[in-house]
Amino acid sequence: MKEQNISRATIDRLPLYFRTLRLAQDEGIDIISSETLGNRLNITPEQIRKDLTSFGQFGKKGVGYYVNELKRCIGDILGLNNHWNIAVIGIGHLGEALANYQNFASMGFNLVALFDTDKEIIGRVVSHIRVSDMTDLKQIIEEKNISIGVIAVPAQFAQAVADQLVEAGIRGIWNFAPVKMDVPASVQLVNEDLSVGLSRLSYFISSARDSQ
Amino acid sequence: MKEQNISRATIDRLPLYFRTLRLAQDEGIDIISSETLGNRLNITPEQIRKDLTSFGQFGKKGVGYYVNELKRCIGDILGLNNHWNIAVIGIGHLGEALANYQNFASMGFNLVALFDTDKEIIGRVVSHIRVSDMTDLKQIIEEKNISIGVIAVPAQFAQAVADQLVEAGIRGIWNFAPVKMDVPASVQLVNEDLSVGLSRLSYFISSARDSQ
DNA sequence: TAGATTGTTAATCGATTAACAATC
DNA sequence: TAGATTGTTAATCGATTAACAATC
Repeated sequence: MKEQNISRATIDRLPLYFRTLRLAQDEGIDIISSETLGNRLNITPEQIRKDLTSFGQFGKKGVGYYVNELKRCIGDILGLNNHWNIAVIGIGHLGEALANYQNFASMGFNLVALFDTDKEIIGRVVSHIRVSDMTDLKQIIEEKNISIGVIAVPAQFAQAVADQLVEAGIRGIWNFAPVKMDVPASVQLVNEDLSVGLSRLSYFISSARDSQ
Repeated sequence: MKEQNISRATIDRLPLYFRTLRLAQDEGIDIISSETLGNRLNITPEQIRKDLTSFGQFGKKGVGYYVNELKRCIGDILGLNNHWNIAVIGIGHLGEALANYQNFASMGFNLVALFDTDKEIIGRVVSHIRVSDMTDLKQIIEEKNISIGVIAVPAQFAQAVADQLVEAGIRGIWNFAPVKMDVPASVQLVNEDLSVGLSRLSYFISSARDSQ
């Protein structure tokens, strides 16, 4: 791995390659060309080759890429092979949906804890895991070696939850609350803002009507 | 509105401005500068001004932007003021969470229908709406003038659902299934791929460890 | 008028696309 | 060897940043 100036756009395409390679594995495909991979994703083969060579040489000229090997390499790059332990904080509708999200496991993430502050919710079992009290957050995060916290609480509580996660020594935060959060640079933060995608859709529908 | 070569990055920042302006309204702020707005979002004031001027002149030199007016203008640009009717297809955990997602309404979207194929789920009431049978999709979409379909079904059924939505005359699809979908160019498609954000987080956590 | 802040042009930076040599 | 496909360099395209004139 060279790892120098990798663009975010490249990083964001890697999970798409990873998933497509997994599907190719399931189909019993051993070797895949950048062209075939590109066709399956609507990405140009040049783009794929460029993305991959930022991390090393994974292909065989005149042949293509070995599916198993490339998938393993991309998993290594993305850190999926670390099998991070994750926790979901806020077991409302969204938190419950995330806790039940099957794709986590298929990407190598282990959901190991759920948290809430509501006495009605604490103790419930969701996705085979008992919901814990937020007051036990730090202890459980340390005990279970949890690296990633998923914030699914209402916006007004999100920063406080982030602060507690940071205090508990979390490595990364996946934030679904529509707020700008402040965390130390040592903690990675990814915001998942659902209103952006829906607004983009609204915009394009509106301008499609305009231009007709 | 000039509307020429607006970048997707610009479009994706508009909902952030919109939300921040709404919060500013709630705080009773009448006028806001690009600098203040930028501080609240970690976006440079130059970027904000550049984004806005691709659509027109909304500010007053030496003064700033009128919060109410700018919010209304951005709502117009994004088409939020059209108050699109939307439907969620697939009322599993994720579909239910999306149906209950409060931020829809605050952005002007009206959830008016839910669909599933499972007899156990059809007839249930989620977020004050009765779940309909998929076989009634076309009829209900026409009757209720639904413009946006939210796909929250398992990956293997997503394309078939998209086809039905297209057939029913939908204008836009917000797809949560992790598959590449094919729809006619006249139908807008936005993919919401949760594995991308989580993978990005994993990548940055992994490389943070590497570089320490 | 002086201070503040927008709107806009120019400069820089970064990402994608195209072309092709290397090589399996 | 001929055909196929990668890896890499160069060219293009697009987005962000910087600078500043316009003006409230």
